[in-house]
Amino acid sequence: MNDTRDGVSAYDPAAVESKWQRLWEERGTNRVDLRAAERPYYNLMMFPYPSAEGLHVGNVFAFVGSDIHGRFRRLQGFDVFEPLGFDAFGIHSENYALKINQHPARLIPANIDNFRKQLKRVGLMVDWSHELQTIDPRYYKWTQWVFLQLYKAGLAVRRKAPVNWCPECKTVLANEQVIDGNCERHPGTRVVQRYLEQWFFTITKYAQRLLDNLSWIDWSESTRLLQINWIGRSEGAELVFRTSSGEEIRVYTTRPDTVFGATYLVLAPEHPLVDRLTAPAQRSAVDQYRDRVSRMDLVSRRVGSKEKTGVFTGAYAANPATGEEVPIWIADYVLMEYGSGAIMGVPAHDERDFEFARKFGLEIRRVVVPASGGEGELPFTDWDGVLVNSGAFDGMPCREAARAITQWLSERGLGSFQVQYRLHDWCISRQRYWGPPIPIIYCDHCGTVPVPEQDLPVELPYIEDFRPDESGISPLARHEEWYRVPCPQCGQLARRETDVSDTFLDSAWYFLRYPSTEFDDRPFDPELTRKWLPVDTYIGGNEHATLHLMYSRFITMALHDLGYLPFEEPYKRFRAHGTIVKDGAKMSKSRGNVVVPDEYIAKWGADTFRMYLMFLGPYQEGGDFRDEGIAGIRRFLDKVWVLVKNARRDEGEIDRAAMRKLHQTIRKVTGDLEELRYNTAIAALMEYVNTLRETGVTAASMVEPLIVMLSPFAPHFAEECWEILGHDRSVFEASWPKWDEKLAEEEQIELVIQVNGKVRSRMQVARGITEEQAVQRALQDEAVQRFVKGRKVRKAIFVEDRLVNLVT
RNA sequence: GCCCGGGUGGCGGAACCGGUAGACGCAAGGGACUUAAAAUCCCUUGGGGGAAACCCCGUGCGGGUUCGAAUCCCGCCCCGGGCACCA
Repeated sequence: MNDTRDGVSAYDPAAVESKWQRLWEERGTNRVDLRAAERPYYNLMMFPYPSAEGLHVGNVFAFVGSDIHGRFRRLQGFDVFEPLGFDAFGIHSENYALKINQHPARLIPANIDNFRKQLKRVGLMVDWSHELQTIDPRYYKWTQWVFLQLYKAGLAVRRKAPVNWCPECKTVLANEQVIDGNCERHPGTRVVQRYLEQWFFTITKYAQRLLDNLSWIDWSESTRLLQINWIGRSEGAELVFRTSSGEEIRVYTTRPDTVFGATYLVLAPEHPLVDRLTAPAQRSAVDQYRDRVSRMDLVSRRVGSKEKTGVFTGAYAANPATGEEVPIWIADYVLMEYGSGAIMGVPAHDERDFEFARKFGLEIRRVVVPASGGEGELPFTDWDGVLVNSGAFDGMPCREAARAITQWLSERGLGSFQVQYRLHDWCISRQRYWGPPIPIIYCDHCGTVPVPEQDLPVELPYIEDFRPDESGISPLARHEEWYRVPCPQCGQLARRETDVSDTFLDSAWYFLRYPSTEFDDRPFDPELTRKWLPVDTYIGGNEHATLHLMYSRFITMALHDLGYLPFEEPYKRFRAHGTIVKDGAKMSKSRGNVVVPDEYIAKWGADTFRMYLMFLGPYQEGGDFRDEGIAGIRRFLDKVWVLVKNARRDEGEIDRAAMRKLHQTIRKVTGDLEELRYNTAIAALMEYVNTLRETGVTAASMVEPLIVMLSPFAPHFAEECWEILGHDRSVFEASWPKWDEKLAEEEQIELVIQVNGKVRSRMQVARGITEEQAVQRALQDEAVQRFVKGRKVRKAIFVEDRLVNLVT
């Protein structure tokens, strides 16, 4: 039963895998000497958040794809550093701990241990001696250090900002925790908007650089586009509308060409000028409206396509182009965070303004007609138009007019060219417990004082009751002996900042730490950093395209500018992997279609599981997980096993076709691995195995390259095969096979013969046949003659070694 | 609404720059081995017509460019993802 038909002992994944995992550990196969390495290659995968549910197939898919890349590079002769760690702070961990009534300080380490155990079973080439955990004070000491560097550089600022507040949880929620205006944990509870003092990193100062560098970094196109859209650069003008009382209202517009059609202004309800502008008669209506808006949560306020609301302030300002007085309104469709928090209403040429003007009976004045002639229905928002009712600018195309009008107004001090970004500053404050405390002390005498670097880390105290309470202040504030602290400057009693920082800060610099995990006196060793960074290849999901990847680019740029890093982009090459679905649907607990990796690894072995995941679709697109398919991979490995067991050293003459296939396979697999096309690489290996079986080739020299090429996918299996083939060192110390272009060449090729573009025949010809010969032979072909019949061949198209097309 | 990605056999998916559509695998059917089954091995497998040689049709839909289109262009439909009152 344990024997195959060929009489060799069967492949037993469990035995092979535990054996090699043990040996790798004993021999330190996956460890790299970071100082001595000659060809450093930093292969990074996005570190996991260790949830209580354990490792997910999505994680395994991502890690295996990255691991294959690392192993491939190693076989190509690089010293590959492949570290892994755990991203274990944050609101998800904390909420889960609350839910099951456990303390995160006990729960999370247990989850990490479980995760590590699961990860080790997958057989990754991870150097575990450099593991890091974001919850480790040895790590977050340096997260706090990063904060202090940004603070000193003026990139960390404190200001009031609106946040989502759940009255039931008595705490702040992230935008994604607000579902239809309600708290995700309390479906019946409306979330409200509150203003709180928050710490921000001013990432917007780097917006243009973050955008510019995207033009040259080697990243997945999909990820680059997500970042470009997220940064959201737009070009336009800031125009000034003056009130008779002399107030200046600045509005940002991308369409300065339509300023002659601006018949009203709208300010955000929170706009600082509203108080001063509002006329006595409108005071109560304005106050009421502002009050109503402030009670809404941030998310539902931003949900579009709802009915427009707003009130008139009773004030007027002069349109800078026409000089006419236009009414000033406030409305919640104008956002304080974008532009100047005020807009000019051009109802004839803007969808939203049109809707607003119609509802409130404001004047709609056309100033653009379509360039193609005719009137065009209002609102007409195309750029492809010509100005009318615009004084001296009548007849000018929109693009040109936008420049000319801005220029004209700027000469009169009423406007300027302006660039805007959608990107907003990064709020890093969390009124929560489970995170690194922000290292700031508030002193009544000295003001805001950064914690001196030698006092780091500011340890997160163990608090049994970390629940938010009635006070609505971070739980850390209740811990008196921690909260009350002498001021580092004057020594008098002061207070600690009680907010902790966002988890995205933990992960914004972790790749800098891996090579330097052994040091407690520096965040990252300069010499090791110069040698190993930036990261050579980073692989992860596009769900982190805008936040994590943007933040880590920003932190890297900031640290570069402060002189800590010799580079400003953290990841030389980034590739986004796809997602695994099951039965065409995303895996989720509610659908009950979650695939738990452990069961499959137990049943089929890690190698078969790894390979199956890589085979089910293109790595960068993802694929559909089906139970039936996995057997095919196991059958394939069994076939390879038999080839290895039957391999012979006394080789003799080797079949020409098999040799050709070998070289074609090496060429194909090498190219596919460079581009992470794992599914087609596996298919090529299968074809090669089929060829060896069909030709009956048993030469060890024909099997060995197969094992090397297979080893990134099925590392334990390959090690075992390599040993059976008589090697006493790891297959990962072998080198990647090379192909000989001449041996890969087919000498006989099949030439397709078409008549009028339809395939009518094929013929075996020598490679490199000339056009003349090919046409000559094609004309003699019986099938061709039938289709050409009496007609004259007007023209022949010849594609070398591919086809001849006869046109009649 | 805007910006991406995708739509190919019964299924997952191949097909480089416009040049043999369906590689590889799964499933299914038939056969060999077996007392029998499993495993393994061999064969068949896009649809239609035909005894066969062969022929016709076929890559979401409708047009177009081209000797030739899954691939390029125009207009739609559907699925997945991102952004979304961003002025």
